[in-house]
Amino acid sequence: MSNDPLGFCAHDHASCMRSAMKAAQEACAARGVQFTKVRQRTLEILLESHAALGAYDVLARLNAEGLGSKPPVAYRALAFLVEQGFVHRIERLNAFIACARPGADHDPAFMICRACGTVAEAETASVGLKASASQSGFQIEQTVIEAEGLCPTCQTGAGT
Amino acid sequence: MSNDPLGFCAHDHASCMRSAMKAAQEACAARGVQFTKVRQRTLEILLESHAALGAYDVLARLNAEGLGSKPPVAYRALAFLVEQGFVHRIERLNAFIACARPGADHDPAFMICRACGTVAEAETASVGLKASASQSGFQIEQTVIEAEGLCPTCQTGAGT
DNA sequence: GTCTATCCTGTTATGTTATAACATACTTTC
DNA sequence: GAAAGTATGTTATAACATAACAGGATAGAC
Ligand SMILES: [Zn+2]
Ligand SMILES: [Zn+2]
Ligand SMILES: [Zn+2]
Ligand SMILES: [Zn+2]
Repeated sequence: MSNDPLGFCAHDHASCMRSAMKAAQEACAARGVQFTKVRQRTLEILLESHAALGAYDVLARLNAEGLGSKPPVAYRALAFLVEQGFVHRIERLNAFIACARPGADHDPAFMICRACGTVAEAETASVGLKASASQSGFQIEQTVIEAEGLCPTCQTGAGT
Repeated sequence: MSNDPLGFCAHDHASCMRSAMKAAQEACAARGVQFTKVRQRTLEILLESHAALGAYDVLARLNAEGLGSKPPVAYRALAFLVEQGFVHRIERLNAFIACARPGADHDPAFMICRACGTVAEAETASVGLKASASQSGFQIEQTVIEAEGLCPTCQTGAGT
C-alpha cells in the first residue's frame, strides 16, 4: 500500500532524491519540455529535505551557485516544477516542497509540523469535500488540504 | 440539517448580517473581550458580501471612514476576529471572509469560485484527513481545506 | 549549416502582503 | 484617580510576488 507519509519516518533519503530526479528527468523527456540546469538545481534543493522552502530561500541557494540572483529566476523555476507536478506549493507557508510521489497525478494533502517544519505528503482524503461540493453544484478544479500540528517526534516533550 | 453552503444560494442577506453582528456582539460580551468600533466595522465590511477581502481592501474601507489608515490597524482587527472565530482566513487568496456559522466551534472547508470570487463555507469533511494523520501519529491542531473551481452560476456559459 | 521561431534566462522596477517596535490613548479594576 | 491591562496610531521595514523588456540558448525547417 505504501501510503505512509514520507517525512515523518526514516528512509534512504539519497535514493529518495535520486529516484525523484530520475522521474522528473524522464517525465520532461516524455513531455518534450526542457529540464534545464536552473530547474534541475531548484528541484534538487527542494529534494534535500522534506521541509518547505520559501522562494527566496531557494533563490539564495541558486545565487550562491551562480545560477540566478533575481526573484523571477526562482519563481519561474518553481512555477515550472509545480506545473509539471514535481513540486507542490504549501499555501499555509507561502513555500514549496518537492513532491513525494512524482509521476502519479494526484491531489495531495499535507501535514505540517509547526515545531520542526517537516511537511509530510499524504493522499488526499477529500471524499467528503467532493460530496459537499457536488451537493451544492460546485465544480472542483483544485484542492488545498493542509493540516498543521505536531509530528510524532515533536509531540514528545513539546507540551508548549 | 441546514448544511447548505451560503454564498451560492440566495438568502436574506440583511438578516444574515444582522444576526452575525449580534452573535459577535454577544460572544464578545460573554468572553469579556472588547468589540470596539474598528473591530465592529471590520466585521461589517466583511459581512457585506460572501467574498473574501484582502487586508488592504479592508484597510481602504476603514480609512475612507476615518478608522485607521495604516496596515497594522486592519491586520490587528482581522487577527482579533479570526481568534474569536468570527472571520476565517482563506490561505489560497491571502484574504479574509466572515464566518457563515458564527458561534459554533468548527473546522470549515471553503469552495472558492475562480470566476466570480464568491466563497462558500461548508462543514469540514476531513474524516479521511484525520485518519491519515492518526495513522502516522501526527497531531492535528488546525486544518486548511479549500477547493477552487466554478460555482453553479459561473458554470453556465463559462467554458473558458 | 544557417535561418527562424520558440523557449529560457537576466535584469530592472514595482506591486502586494505582513509585521516589528514604540508611542499614545482608552478601559477596567481597585 | 492611580495602576494595570488593553487597544490604537505611526514609522519603518520585512517578506512574498510579478510585469515588462532585453538578450541568449535550443530545436526544427530548409
Ligand atoms: Zn505529490
Ligand atoms: Zn516536528
Ligand atoms: Zn465559519
Ligand atoms: Zn462564480
